[in-house]
Amino acid sequence: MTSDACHDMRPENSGPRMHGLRLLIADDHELVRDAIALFLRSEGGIETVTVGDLPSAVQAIETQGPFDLVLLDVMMPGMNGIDSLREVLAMAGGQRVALISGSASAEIAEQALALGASGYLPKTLSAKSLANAVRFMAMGEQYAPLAFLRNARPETPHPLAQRLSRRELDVLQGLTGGKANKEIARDLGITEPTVKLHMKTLYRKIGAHNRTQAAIIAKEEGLF
Amino acid sequence: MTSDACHDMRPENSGPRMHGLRLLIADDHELVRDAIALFLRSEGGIETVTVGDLPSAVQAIETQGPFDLVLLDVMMPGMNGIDSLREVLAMAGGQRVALISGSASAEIAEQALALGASGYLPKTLSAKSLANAVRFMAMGEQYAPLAFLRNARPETPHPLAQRLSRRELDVLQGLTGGKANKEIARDLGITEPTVKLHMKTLYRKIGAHNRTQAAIIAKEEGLF
DNA sequence: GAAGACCCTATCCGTTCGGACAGGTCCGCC
DNA sequence: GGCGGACCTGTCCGAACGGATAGGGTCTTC
Repeated sequence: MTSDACHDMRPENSGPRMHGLRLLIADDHELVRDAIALFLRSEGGIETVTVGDLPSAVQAIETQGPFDLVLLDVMMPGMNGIDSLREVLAMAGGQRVALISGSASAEIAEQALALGASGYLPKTLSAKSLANAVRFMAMGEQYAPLAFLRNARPETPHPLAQRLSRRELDVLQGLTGGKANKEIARDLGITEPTVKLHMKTLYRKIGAHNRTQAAIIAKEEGLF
Repeated sequence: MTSDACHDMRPENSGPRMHGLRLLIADDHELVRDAIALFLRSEGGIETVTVGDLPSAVQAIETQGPFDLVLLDVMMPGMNGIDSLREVLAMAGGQRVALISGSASAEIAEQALALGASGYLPKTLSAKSLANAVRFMAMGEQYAPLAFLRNARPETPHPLAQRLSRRELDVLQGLTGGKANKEIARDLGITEPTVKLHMKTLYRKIGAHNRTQAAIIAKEEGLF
């Protein structure tokens, strides 16, 4: 996680009238904190205040007045993911709050954005992109790495389909089509008792108690 | 796995300097074109070249050298949605291309971004947000209105749920939980025959022949 | 060759479903 | 008032389902 320092970024894009931007960074990794602060300070004229846990962040917001943007690490002392975010958002008044996270979870990102967070920044972001994002959010826009949000969608690693035999999958497919055992048997060229047998075993394998549950599970798993 | 967090993307074209940013706008609505150009020129020192159809855009790219960003309207003479975008992206070399659209379609936006477009701008965007987005994209980032992408997902205008009565929906919800009629009856505080009755009528309403089909349909419709 | 999978078939039994009766109460609306 | 709709309850019956049990077969693997 301790990425090499990157200082040799050219300050080529001094933001448009970005003088006097004040930023609060709350992260328990001092290295991360300093890297962001250093880069932003040298790169645009962005003032940063850094703290290491949530209570300090709260205190900083109260005493050091409103910030243009508050960056919160999802995982740090006192921080409890989405709940704490909600808290800070309520407390911060008009201030903009964004999350930083080492572990990139699309679910949390979406929840955060839905709650009104200004953005979600994975730490895999380059310093340059991060600086861009900070300015962007300070202007009132919402930011999140798009590729990240998009790619998290079609994630279907079929953890469950692997445990079913070929025939059981056939039967399950017929089931998700809403077919009766007799129909499935006819379609597969086997007899009804056999279908029932496969049903029973696949219920056990996927943890269903009846055919409807099995169908729902299969659907939710993205199968068929 | 994320060892280095800083990949300095030095653009092969003219770097993203804020002064002297050159932008190509291709849109058949002159009013829209001029509004964007005017606002960007007065607001940040952004030069704009405007054209009204795709062939002109292609010609402008070839003759007037590389732009920092190309904005293409999805619907304009010569433009064929995603296909034309692919074409322009291939032709434009390192240039950044983004789409503008009057009709906000999340699918097209996602396709465009996946293809490597720099962004997707609905015309419902405020001029201010648009200016921000243009600068942001010129810096090499990807932009799309997040609320737009997110909200397009859970878009369930309940075309089907409207036709079911309150109680039928209750029963259907129990059904999608994989429950038996008896359980549903207990949970709702009614008797089993009543549950069966609701089942029968809701089958008819949604076009299912048995409970499994009904559950599948409800799931696919995004209900519950 | 034995062990263990996956596949198929069959019978039996109790439960559940699906559908069809035939009632009843509310409520809003013409 | 009559009428329709949503809601509830009940009985009946044939069909389907869920599970247990007891066989048969073919493979691969040890």
